[in-house]
Amino acid sequence: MAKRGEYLQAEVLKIMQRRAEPLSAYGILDELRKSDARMAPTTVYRVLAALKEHKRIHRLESLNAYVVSHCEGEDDTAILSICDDCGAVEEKAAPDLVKDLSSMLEKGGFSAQRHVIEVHGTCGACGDEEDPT
Amino acid sequence: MAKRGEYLQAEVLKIMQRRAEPLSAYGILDELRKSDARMAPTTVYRVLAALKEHKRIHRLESLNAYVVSHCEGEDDTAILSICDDCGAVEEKAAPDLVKDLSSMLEKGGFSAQRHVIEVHGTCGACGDEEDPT
DNA sequence: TCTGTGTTGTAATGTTATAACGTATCGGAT
DNA sequence: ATCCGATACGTTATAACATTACAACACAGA
Repeated sequence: MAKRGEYLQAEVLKIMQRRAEPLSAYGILDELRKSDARMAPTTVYRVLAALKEHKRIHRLESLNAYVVSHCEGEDDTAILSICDDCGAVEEKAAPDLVKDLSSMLEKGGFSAQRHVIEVHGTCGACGDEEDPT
Repeated sequence: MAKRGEYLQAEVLKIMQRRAEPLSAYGILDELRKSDARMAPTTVYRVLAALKEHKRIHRLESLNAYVVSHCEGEDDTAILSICDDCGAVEEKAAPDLVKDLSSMLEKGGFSAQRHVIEVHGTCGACGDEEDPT
């Protein structure tokens, strides 16, 4: 059944790309159930794990949700900015900043392996809609 | 009933301080149930929200868990290093790094409000126990 | 006292994630 | 061709995390 997996991975990516906003695992599940009512959470989580492994998606730890990855391969640590207003997520690479962070912790004897950097705020588009109420 | 809230906050802080490792909301709930079997999740979450409000604790977004806060007041954004081996969490302030991060995103029109910076890895103590297997 | 406001208690429910176990498929060794 | 082992997949159940909804109460000010 190796085919199913690849098919599902593609399917999930399509679902995620249709929306710019992050989608929860169960949101994806709901979409998948439209074509296969028996789809189970476990299956979705397996697909997400595989996609994450291949760096095709990011998990937003602070939202328990997922977004498709761009800029892949450039740098392993993505900085994710999350608009709390419209939900849009942008991805940036900043190797120097990550390096600074790692070396700062290194001084305390800590060996960094995985960085979670998520910034919540307001995106340009939402900030522009000044609401002078 | 205002007293109960303060009592519980102190109680929860004591529980969290007894262990250096992060504790989940339900872990705290289990502890509290030892003295009050009827304790409910809602109550725990209310206490955690209050403690967070007063910056007495941090939430670890990548673990869905909580740790007591040190270095309070110095800077509003804490950088949390998490040892995946022993669970120990350290807290650092790095205003410059956070400022760099914010201004980088600012260039893209993004206005940062809340930073989540969590680094997983191995702490000094665990790194020293070299395992030459 | 009455009443509005905020806090607490309680039950129920919603959401996110994993465990446990069985089955199907495929590639290679015999 | 058949057996075997590895891996992916399906299914059910359950664990873990978090919130909603509303009733009961306490207290300040009219």
